[in-house]
Amino acid sequence: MKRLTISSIAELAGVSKATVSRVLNGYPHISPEVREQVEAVIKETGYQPNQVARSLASDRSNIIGLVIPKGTEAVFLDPYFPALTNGITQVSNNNGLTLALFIFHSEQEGQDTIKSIVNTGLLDGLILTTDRVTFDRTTDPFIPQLVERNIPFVLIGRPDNPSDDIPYIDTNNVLGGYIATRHLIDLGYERIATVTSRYNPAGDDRFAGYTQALEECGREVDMNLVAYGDYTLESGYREMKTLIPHKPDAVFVASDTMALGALRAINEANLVVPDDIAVVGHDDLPPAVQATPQLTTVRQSVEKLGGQAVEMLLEIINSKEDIKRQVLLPSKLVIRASCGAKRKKAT
Amino acid sequence: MKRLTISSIAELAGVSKATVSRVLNGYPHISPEVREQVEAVIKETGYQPNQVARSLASDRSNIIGLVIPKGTEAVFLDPYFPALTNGITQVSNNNGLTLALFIFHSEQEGQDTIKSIVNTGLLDGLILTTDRVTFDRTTDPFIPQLVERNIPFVLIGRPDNPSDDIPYIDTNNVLGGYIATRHLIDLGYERIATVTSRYNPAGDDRFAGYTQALEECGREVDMNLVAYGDYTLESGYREMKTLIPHKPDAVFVASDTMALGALRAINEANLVVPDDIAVVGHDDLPPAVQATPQLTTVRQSVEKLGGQAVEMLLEIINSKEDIKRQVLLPSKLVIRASCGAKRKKAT
DNA sequence: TTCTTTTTTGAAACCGGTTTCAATCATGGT
DNA sequence: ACCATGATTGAAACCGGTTTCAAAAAAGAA
Repeated sequence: MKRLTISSIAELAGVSKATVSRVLNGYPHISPEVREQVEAVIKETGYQPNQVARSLASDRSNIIGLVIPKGTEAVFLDPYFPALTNGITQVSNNNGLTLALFIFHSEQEGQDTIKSIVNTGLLDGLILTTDRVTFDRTTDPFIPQLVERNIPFVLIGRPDNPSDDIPYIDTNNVLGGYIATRHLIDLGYERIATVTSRYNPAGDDRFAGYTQALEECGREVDMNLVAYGDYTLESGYREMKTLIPHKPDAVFVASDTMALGALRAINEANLVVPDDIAVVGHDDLPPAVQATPQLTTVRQSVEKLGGQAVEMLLEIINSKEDIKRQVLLPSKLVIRASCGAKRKKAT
Repeated sequence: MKRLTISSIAELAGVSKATVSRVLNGYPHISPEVREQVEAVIKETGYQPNQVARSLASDRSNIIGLVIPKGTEAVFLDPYFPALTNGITQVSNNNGLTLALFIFHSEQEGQDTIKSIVNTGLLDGLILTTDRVTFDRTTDPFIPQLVERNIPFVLIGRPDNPSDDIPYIDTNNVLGGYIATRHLIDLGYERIATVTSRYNPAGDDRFAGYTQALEECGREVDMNLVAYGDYTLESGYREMKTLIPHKPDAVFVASDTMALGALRAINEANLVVPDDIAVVGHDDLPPAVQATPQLTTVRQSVEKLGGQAVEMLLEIINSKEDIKRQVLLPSKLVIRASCGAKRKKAT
C-alpha cells in the first residue's frame, strides 16, 4: 500500500490537487458539494498531508525550538526546567506545534547547533531559556544573531541587559523578593538574612526586592546577613552555615532548592524552624511541600511562564510588524509552616 | 538579502545543482578541482542547505520523536525523565538528529497527536518511554499501530508483555533487585523488607530479583514485609510506615525517591538508619547523595539508557531488514552509608 | 438581454533540495 | 590507433504540497 498523497486524493475525489489543498486549508470559495466530496474521501482514506512537503511549500514548519543551555547538571537537579518544559509542551500541543528540544552539553556544541538551526530554516521560532546561574549576554552570541537574521524568538528570564528589541517573559523577581521579605518584617522579625544569587538577573532581582522591602521600612541592609549561592541544595546548606553565626532570626532564600539546604544547616546547628529562624523560599516547586517544615515560599507559576512564552512566540511569528514585548508575571506568597506566621498568629 | 539556495551556490561556483548536491553529500566521484571550488563558495557564503527541502527529497527528516506519557506530575517529581532526556539529547546532537518532544497531558491528546505524528511523515522514528507507574500494553494503541505501519521505534523500559517484534532497552531490574537484596543478606540482615511497585514491569522485576535473592539463600518471602508504592516520595513514606510494625531490620526500596520517603518514616519512628533498619535504594539519581545518611543504591545509568536508545533507533532506521533487539543494561551496587556495610566492616 | 463582477476550478509554476539518466571525457588494454 | 570501461558532469524528473494565473461558470447590474 503506497502512501497517500494529495494527488491520490484529488484523483479519488475527481478534482485537482489545488482544490484538495484549498479544502485542506479552509479556503473560503469552494462550492459546498465539492468540499463535501473531498472531505468524504479524506475521511474515508484517513489521509493526512505530509508535513514536510507542506513546510517546504508554505515556508512554515510549525516546529519551534526550545533551547536549554548547560544540560549537564542543572536540568534535573532543579525541577525548574522540567516544569517549564511541561508548560511549553502543553501550549505547543494545543496549537499544533511540534517542539524541538535542544539541550547543550558544551559551549561548542551549542554554537554549532544553534548556527545550523538558525540557518537551515527548520524552525519557525525559538524559545531560549537563560541559564539560571550565570548568563552573560556579552558572551552570548545567539541573541544578536537572531535579531540580525530576524528569527522570531522569546527569552524566558530577563536578560541581564534588557532592551526594547529583545522580547522576554519572566517572573517578577523584584516583587518576589519584596513580598517575601515584607512578610518577614510584618511578622516582626528583626534580623532578616538572605541567601540569594549573584551575577544573574533572577538572583539580583530577588535581592533587589529584599533590599527594597527593608529600606521601605527604614532598615539597612546588613551585608553580614547576605550570602550568595548558586541555586543548588549544597550551596544553600553552605551559605546558611556562614550566616548562622551572625544570628539571623529569619532568612529569605532565593530558591526552594537552596532553602532545603538551608533547612538542613539550621537543623544541624540545633536550631528550630521557624522558632529560632524563620525561612521563606522562592519558586513553590514540589520540594517546598516535601520539606519539613513545609516551606513558606513565593509562588511563581513556572508552567504558565512556559505557556505564555509559546503564545508570545506565536504572536511574533504570525505578525508582520515587530512586536517585541517584555512581560513580567506576578508572583504571590504561599504561607506554610516555615515562616512561623501561624505560630505568631496563635500567640 | 535573499536566502541562499543550492541554485545560487551552483551559479556562483559555475556548476550545476546536481554537482553541488553531490559535494554536499560527500559523493565520491567528483574531480578535486570542482569539489574545492564548490566548497570554497560554500564556506565563503556560509551556505547551509535547507533542511526541509532536503527532508522532502530524501524522505529523511533527521528528526526523531521522544514520547513521554502522563506529563502532569511524574515528569518532574522524579529526576528520571530529565536524566533520560539528557542522555537522549546528547547522543541525538552528536548524530545530527533533532529531537522532537511530545509530552501528553491527557489520554486523548496523546491519541490525536500520535496519530498525526505517525501519518504526516515528519519523524524518522520514535522513542517511547513507558510510564513508570502503570503501563498496560493492552490499552496502549501506539505500539501495534507503529508495528503495522512499520515506523521505526524503540521502547525505553520493558513492555509488560515483551515479544520479539518489539524492540526495547531497559535496565536489568531483576538484577538490580537481586544485588541489592543479596547485599543485605550478605551483611547479615535477617528480616529484609521491600517497598516496590506493582503492576509495572520495573517494580515487578525488582521484586522478582528480591525474591530470587531470598530464595537462593533458602529464605521465604514474608508478605508482611512487602509493600507497594508508586515511585513517589509520599508513597515511600506511607508504605514504610506500614512496614515498621513488622520489625524489619533492612529494606530494599525500589526507587531512591521512595527511599527518601522511607528514611523519613524511619526517622519519625525514632529509629536510626542503618543501625536499626538498613536501607538500599534503586536508581542512584542525585537525591541518593543528598539524603542523610547517603543512600546505598543500585546504579542504573539512566543517561546511558537514553543514549543507547537513540543508537538502537538509528540502527533500526538505517537498516533495511527488521532488526528488533531487546537489550538489558546491567546495573551495579553503589555502597554508601544507609546499608551499614561500613559500620559492619568496622565491627 | 448584455456586460461586468464575483465564485469556483484546474493547469502549471514553485518551494529547495536529491536522484536518475544519459552524455562527455579520460584511462587502460590490446 | 581503437575500443571498452569507468569517472565526471548536467538536464530534467521528482518529492508532496501551496499558490499564482487564467479560464469557465454563476451572479448581479444596467
